[in-house]
Amino acid sequence: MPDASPDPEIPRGRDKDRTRRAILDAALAEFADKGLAGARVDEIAARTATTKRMIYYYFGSKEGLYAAVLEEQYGRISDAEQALSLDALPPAAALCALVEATFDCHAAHPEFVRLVATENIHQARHLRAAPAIAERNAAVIRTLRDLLARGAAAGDFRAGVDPLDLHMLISGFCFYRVSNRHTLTAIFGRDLGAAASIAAQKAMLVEAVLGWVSRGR
Amino acid sequence: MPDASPDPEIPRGRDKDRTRRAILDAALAEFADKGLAGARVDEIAARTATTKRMIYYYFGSKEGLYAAVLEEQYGRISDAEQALSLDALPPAAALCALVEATFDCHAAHPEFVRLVATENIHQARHLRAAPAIAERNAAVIRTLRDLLARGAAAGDFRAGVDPLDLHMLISGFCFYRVSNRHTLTAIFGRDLGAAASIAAQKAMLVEAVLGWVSRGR
DNA sequence: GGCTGTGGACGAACCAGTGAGTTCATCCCG
DNA sequence: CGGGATGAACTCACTGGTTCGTCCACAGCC
Repeated sequence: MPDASPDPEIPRGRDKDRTRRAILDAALAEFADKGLAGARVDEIAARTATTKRMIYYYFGSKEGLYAAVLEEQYGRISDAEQALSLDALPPAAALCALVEATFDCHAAHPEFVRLVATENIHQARHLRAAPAIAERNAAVIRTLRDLLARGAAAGDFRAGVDPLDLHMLISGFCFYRVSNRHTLTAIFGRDLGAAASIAAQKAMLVEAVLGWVSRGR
Repeated sequence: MPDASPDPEIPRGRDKDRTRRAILDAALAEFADKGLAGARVDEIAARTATTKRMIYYYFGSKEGLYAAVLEEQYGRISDAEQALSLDALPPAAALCALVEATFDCHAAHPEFVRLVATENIHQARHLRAAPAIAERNAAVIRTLRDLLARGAAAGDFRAGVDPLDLHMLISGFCFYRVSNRHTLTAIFGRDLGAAASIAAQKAMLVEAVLGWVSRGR
C-alpha cells in the first residue's frame, strides 16, 4: 500500500526541501527569540521533526544556519519593497504609501526586526560577509532618491533632501516601536499593540514625514 | 616602599568601592559588546584588575551583575533628563532643547543603547523585575505632557498630542541611528559618524518634530 | 582574633560539532 | 527484469572544550 506514491500531501519519509524549510523556520524563531549566542542548536532541532545532525548536514555550523536565516529574511524584505511600484503615484501619495508600507511591514514581522537587532549586536559581521544582500536592499535609497527628485521638480517637496536621512527617519520609528516594545511596555506600562494606538502612530509618522518634506521652511 | 599609603591615586590594596566600580565598568563594556548570553564572566574579570571570584562576591551571579549594570545605566539617563529644566523656556524652544538633548545623549552613549537592545532581546525581563527604574524613567512622559499642554495653551502646539507617541517619534530616531549603525553602514555604505551628517540628521529631527507638533493641519 | 575582602584552582553541566553506521531511492549490469 | 552497487538523506551516541559558579586557603584592617 504505501509504495511509489508521489503524494505531495503526505510528506512521509525524506524530503530535502521540506527538511531545509523546517530547519530554517525553527531557526528563525529560535534566533529571533534568543539571539545568536543565546540560541541553542539542540533547541532548534527539537522544534523540528529532524535531528541536530541534519542541521550540520545542510548548514555546516550554527553560524552558517544563522547566516542563511538572515539572508532569507533580508531577501523577503527587499522583495516586498520592490513590489511597491510607487512610480504610478504622484510624489506625495507615493511617499505616503511608502511610509505606511514600511510601518506595516515592520509591525507584521517582529522576528525580522529582532534578527536585525541581533545582527547589530554582532557588528553586522554576517551581513558584511554577504555583499549581495546589501546591494539588493540598498535599492530603497535609489527609489527614495527618485521619488524626492520627482516631488522637488513638481514643487511639492523641498530640494536637497538626503534620501538616506529620510529613510532613517521613516524606518527608525517603525523599527524602534517593534524592537523596543518590551522595554517601552516595562517603563511606560501601556499596551502598544492596541489598534487605536497603532493607527495614531502610523498617522503621526505619515504627517511628520510628509510635513517635513513638503515644507520649504 | 609600597606600604600603608592612603594615596587615592595609587589604589594599591583593597578598596570595596573601587573594585565594584571597576567590575561595573568592565561589565558594561562586555555586555554592550556581546549581549547577555554572549558575554563571558571570565572576560569581564580579565578586563579588571580583580578576579572572577570578586564578581560573585559582590553581584552573586552573571544575571545579578547584568541587572546592576542595567539599573545604573537607566539611572544615569533619567538623571540627565531631570537636569534639563525645560520649564524656564517657551514651549517651542523647550521641545527643541529636549529633542537635541535626546539626540546627543544617545549619540554619546552607544553602550547604553546596545544594552537596551540586549534587554529587549530578553523581553525586558530584568527591567520588569525592577519597577523603581521604570518609575524614574517614566518621568519623561510627564515632562513632555506638561510641555505639550503649555504649548497648546499658548496656541503654539496642536491639541491632543499623545506624549508617549511623541516621545517614541523622538527617541526612536535617536535610538535607531545608534543601535542599527552597523547594519546601516553594511547596507548603505556610508559613514554615519561624519560631523556634517550628524548635524543634518539632528536638524531634520528637530524640524520634523516641531513642524508636526506646531501644525494644526 | 575575627571579619571583610581576595586569589587561584576546581568541578559539574552544558553545548557545538563529529564518527560511524542505517535506510531509502535510483540506476546499472548481467 | 532482478539484484546488487551507489549516493543522498537520515539516526544515534558520543566527545572535547567551554563556562558558570564554588571551595578552600589566606591577607589585611579594627
